[in-house]
Amino acid sequence: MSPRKSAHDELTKEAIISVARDLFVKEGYSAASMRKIADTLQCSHGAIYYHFKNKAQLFYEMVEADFQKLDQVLDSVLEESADTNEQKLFSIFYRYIQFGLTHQKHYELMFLIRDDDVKSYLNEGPNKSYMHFAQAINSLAPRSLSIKDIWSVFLSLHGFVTHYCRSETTFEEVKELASSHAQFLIKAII
Amino acid sequence: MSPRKSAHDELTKEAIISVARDLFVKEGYSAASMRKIADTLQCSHGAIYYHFKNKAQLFYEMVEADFQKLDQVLDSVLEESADTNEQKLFSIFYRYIQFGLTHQKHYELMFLIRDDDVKSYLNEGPNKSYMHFAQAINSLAPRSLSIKDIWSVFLSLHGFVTHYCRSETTFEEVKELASSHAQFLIKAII
DNA sequence: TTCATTATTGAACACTGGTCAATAAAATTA
DNA sequence: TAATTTTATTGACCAGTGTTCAATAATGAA
Repeated sequence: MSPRKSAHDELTKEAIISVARDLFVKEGYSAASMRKIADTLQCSHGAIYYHFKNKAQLFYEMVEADFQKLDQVLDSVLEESADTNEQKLFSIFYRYIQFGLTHQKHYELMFLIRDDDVKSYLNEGPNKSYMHFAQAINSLAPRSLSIKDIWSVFLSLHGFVTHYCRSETTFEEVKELASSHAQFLIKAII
Repeated sequence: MSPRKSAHDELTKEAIISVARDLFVKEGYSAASMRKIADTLQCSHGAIYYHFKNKAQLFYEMVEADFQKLDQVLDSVLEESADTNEQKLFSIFYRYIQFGLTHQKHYELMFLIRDDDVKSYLNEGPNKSYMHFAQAINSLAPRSLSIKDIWSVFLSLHGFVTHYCRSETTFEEVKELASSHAQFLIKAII
């Protein structure tokens, strides 16, 4: 009826993203419909399209900021100066998995989603994160590692996270397995 | 108009699955609609529901057959009696990756799908295939492996396939990397 | 021939993502 | 202040989705 809301309750990207994040995490990408998001925001679903080109871009903008936390996790491990290099290596592997499984929806979007609409938005993100990871591994390894070995380590961690993302298992449920997987990978590089 | 087809062109589960597989592989799970499948079969979309409870179950019955092909690949490696155990181990790893990357859509459908409806049906298929895999690894490993180690090997292979599935890389393009990944995993278990 | 059974149809339902003319609030200009 | 432009919102609309089901015709059995 009223084609525009009064100033104090106009929509903002932040408000949309905040509601969308809750719904995406609660219901997944496809089940969280634009109409449900709009209902929660008490606006029409058309209004969201004024702020975001489409659903994929809304999802992407939501996740982009959160994903920078992975870099922060890696940095914080490197700064734990009390640990030995092998402890740090273990920590990086372990906490990479922890990150992936406690931010499953984000991880899925960055690394797993096949939706063509969404994929066109994703390119630099994962690559940048990997470079950071590779750098850290290389500086901590006890012997000189080939690029291929580091890549194998990454893919092996990725496989762990991917598998448990698919079945929506929490990190808590598999932390022992995560620990032994990290240990398994250390065996391969020392 | 005609509520039932004459005998010689009645629908069969096999005919539906065959058409559905093509479409699932070509367009993915969600884009391959029941109506498109029905159009290709030249029947109404309602008719499919006489043979399958719903789309997810049609998908599941299709994928179950695919898993058996993976089992056959593993079996054929075990029967290559000229090879040493380590060569067989390498072959299993390498050909697992080869299978995944030369049947990317199948692999994706088998292991990566996130649709909730489908997931409730997918449990035994992958599990049975994994048991087969684990058995083979265990019998070939030079030292006694823990269940967790075998699981780590599997997840590490899965990570490789998953990654290159997402970017639609062919096996040919990464066969050297596949080889070194397989070698990397052997290092971890011997 | 009669009568169940069986397989198929297509309309209907409740959804989905996305578009767009109409419109009113807000910001800008005269 | 008044007129005008810009901006944000609405909701009808479109083409599509999975699923259900009464109606119905081909089939097979009695």
